[in-house]
Amino acid sequence: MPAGFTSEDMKKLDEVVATRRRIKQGDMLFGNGDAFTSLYAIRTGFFKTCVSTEDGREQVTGFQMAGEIIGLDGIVTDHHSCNAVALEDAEVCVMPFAKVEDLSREFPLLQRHVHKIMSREIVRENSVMMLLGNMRAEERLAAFLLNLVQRLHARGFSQSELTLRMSREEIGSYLGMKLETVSRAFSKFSDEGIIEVKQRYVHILKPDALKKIFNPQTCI
Amino acid sequence: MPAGFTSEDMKKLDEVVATRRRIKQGDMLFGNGDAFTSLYAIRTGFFKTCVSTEDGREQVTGFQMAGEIIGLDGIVTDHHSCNAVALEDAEVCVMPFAKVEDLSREFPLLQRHVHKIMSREIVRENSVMMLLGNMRAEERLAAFLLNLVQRLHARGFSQSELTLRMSREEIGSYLGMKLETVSRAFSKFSDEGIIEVKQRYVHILKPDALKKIFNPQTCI
DNA sequence: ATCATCATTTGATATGAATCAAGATGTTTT
DNA sequence: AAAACATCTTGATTCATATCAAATGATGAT
Repeated sequence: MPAGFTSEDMKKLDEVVATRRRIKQGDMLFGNGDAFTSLYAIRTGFFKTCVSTEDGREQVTGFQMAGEIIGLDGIVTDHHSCNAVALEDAEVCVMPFAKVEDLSREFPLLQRHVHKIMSREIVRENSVMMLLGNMRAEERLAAFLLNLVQRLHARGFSQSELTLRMSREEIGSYLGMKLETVSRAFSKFSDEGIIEVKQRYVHILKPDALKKIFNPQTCI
Repeated sequence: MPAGFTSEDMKKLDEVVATRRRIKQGDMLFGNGDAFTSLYAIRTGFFKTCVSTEDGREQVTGFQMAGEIIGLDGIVTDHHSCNAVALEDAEVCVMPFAKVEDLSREFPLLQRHVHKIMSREIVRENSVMMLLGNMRAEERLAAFLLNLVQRLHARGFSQSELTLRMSREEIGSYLGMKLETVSRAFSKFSDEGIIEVKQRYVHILKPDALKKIFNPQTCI
């Protein structure tokens, strides 16, 4: 939440995030077809969002961590069009969207904030399209790992070590490749001494080498 | 614009779309890095939006037609992160975003409308991710054609005939495949009598066959 | 009208990732 | 602790699409 509010403002704003909800690992926060009522701000834990076709194919559309907002997909039709599943025990703030809209009209800073969150999601999805449309398996995985540590680092975690919350299959679904291909790319990076992998633990030894794989141009 | 406004309201709302701008075929409405000031409502013409990497790879992120809004990518950083190029001579309404926000606070219906537009774009990109991550070349092209005619039909055009505004290469970029593969998929559909193609003119002879390719389950 | 340029189609071949399959490692249950 | 199950790794093979190449068809310029 941005700065620039009086304590009286804050009291009103706090109201919108008054309700909390705990979600156990593997449980759904909301699912495709559910009525949309609220946005959710992740307080703790880790989520994936995914869409699926009638014939059962699933596409992970994102991984979300503390501080990020999920549920924006529900606004347009008043129903969610994806599933949000907790990849570890989680807690979210339930933000009734009607309240968010009411307060947005009262507080321009909040209004701007909401717009930026939605725009950020659009821009993120644009870059995932670039990933899926133009890049090869190893480039995708490099980009994925760099993005994850960067976000974790912004939250005070290490910029070189991380524990993946998702399976190889979920990574593959997000990156448009099969789990075997994900595994092979991990092994290749490991063989080359770029990372150290032990199941879901990953240690990035040569971040620049990863960046070079992701984008050969920027690191000549 | 949704209904439910008095004529006095409408006068205020008209103000936001007072400015128009013409863009010639091939010209950019806005480009990556440009300062963000406005959203654009397409009045006439046809656009593509695309992102590109430093090493020159380009990904078309969408094709937009009359009645659709472009520029949402610029909100989050105050700078655009993609290029919007006119694929035919076009005219847009320039909607200064500051004005949109001001009026959104005054008119809840407008506020809701803006939120829905952004949410719709997020949901659209989710389904493009599904396309790119999970589907094969012919499924992608079938989905693309069905989506295009459906949008054109909603605007009063034929639901079976269309003239593509984009090249095979641009279609390929959007769908994550090479122009030769796009061409072969067109030829295959044509050989099977599903469509008739002559350069950029496409006549859909068997829409159900296309739907079946796109999603084998729904049309048993 | 002719030439030059660009877009599209089609064929032959190469290649990256999928698929199939088995084994290894790790986790949970009994 | 052993058994059952899920996840991950690795190898062999197949397949869809990319790449390379050439011909055809459209479009614009002189």
